[in-house]
Amino acid sequence: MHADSPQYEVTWLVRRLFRALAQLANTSLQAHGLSAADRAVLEFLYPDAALSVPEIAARYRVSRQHIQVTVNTLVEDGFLESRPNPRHKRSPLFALTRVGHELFNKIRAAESEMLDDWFANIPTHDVECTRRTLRTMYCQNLRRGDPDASD
Amino acid sequence: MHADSPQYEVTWLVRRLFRALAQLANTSLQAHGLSAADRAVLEFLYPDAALSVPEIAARYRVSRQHIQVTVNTLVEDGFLESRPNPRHKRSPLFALTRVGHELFNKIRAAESEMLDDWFANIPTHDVECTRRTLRTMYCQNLRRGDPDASD
DNA sequence: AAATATTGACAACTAAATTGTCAAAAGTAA
DNA sequence: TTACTTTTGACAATTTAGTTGTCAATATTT
Repeated sequence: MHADSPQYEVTWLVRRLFRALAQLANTSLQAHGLSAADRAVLEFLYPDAALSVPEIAARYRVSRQHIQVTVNTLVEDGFLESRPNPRHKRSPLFALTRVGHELFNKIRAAESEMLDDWFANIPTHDVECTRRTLRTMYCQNLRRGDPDASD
Repeated sequence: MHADSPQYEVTWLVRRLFRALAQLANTSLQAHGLSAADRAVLEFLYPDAALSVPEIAARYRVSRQHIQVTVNTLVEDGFLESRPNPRHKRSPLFALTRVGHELFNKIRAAESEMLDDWFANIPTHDVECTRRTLRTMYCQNLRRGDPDASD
């Protein structure tokens, strides 16, 4: 596997696992007619957050326009509903509807079966440590992330 | 962050980190005119492996045709060279040229500076544990991966 | 030798996301 | 309140990273 440093190998594994994970997730997502972006949006709003389109885009770190389309579709399909935004009259907040909430629960239930498989041979302690490590990496990166991302 | 289970959060973080990592890597990759797939191929061959196109595709778990194009380009650019394949007369093995080897070293050098940043606050022990965990997940998944992937 | 499978090449297509542009509306400052 | 600046939503074109389909040539298997 030629990784001189454990640090390097961690990043390599993140890349490999992402692909594997995506393929796995797609099976259950496609059954519901959802894309990965749809899923990410539901995830950001679950269980009861209310965010505007630009806010979701900033968290997902993708373009505002992309999330706009995704959110519009999810609203049409009845999984999201808009609410007035006290901070901005033209840019409503979006939150899960009851149906959207149920949908995401279903998705997670299906996925958790698969996850059990993946984590079957991994001690709880190691999972905790991995979570802590990845979370630290992620949060540090968030803070470093370009502060002037207007669009 | 609403992750009920640490297992779930690990997968969530893998997804988030992949994107962050890709954006970071792109900076240095674009400087060399390489795509993510180019980089992956170099990575699989580094430091001195010799694999055929179908073999690389199987490891990267993408279509044979996609890797074919990538490898052809890398050969044209002088980063890979073909060698006769003892196991298959029509499907040569590919390996890094000296230039390709140097290129990948350069890429890793640039990336390792960024990695130092990411891992600055993470104890060695935790990195090791994370590596072990992710590697276990990845290897298990490989073994499970569809055995009859003809194309 | 015949049947079967694999490989490389080419083409058309898809999914996920980016970038560019615009007008309308909102926020901000004079 | 009026003028300026920014943000937002909408639409379009493009890019990236890949898939799928097909074909002839060559290999491998029986």
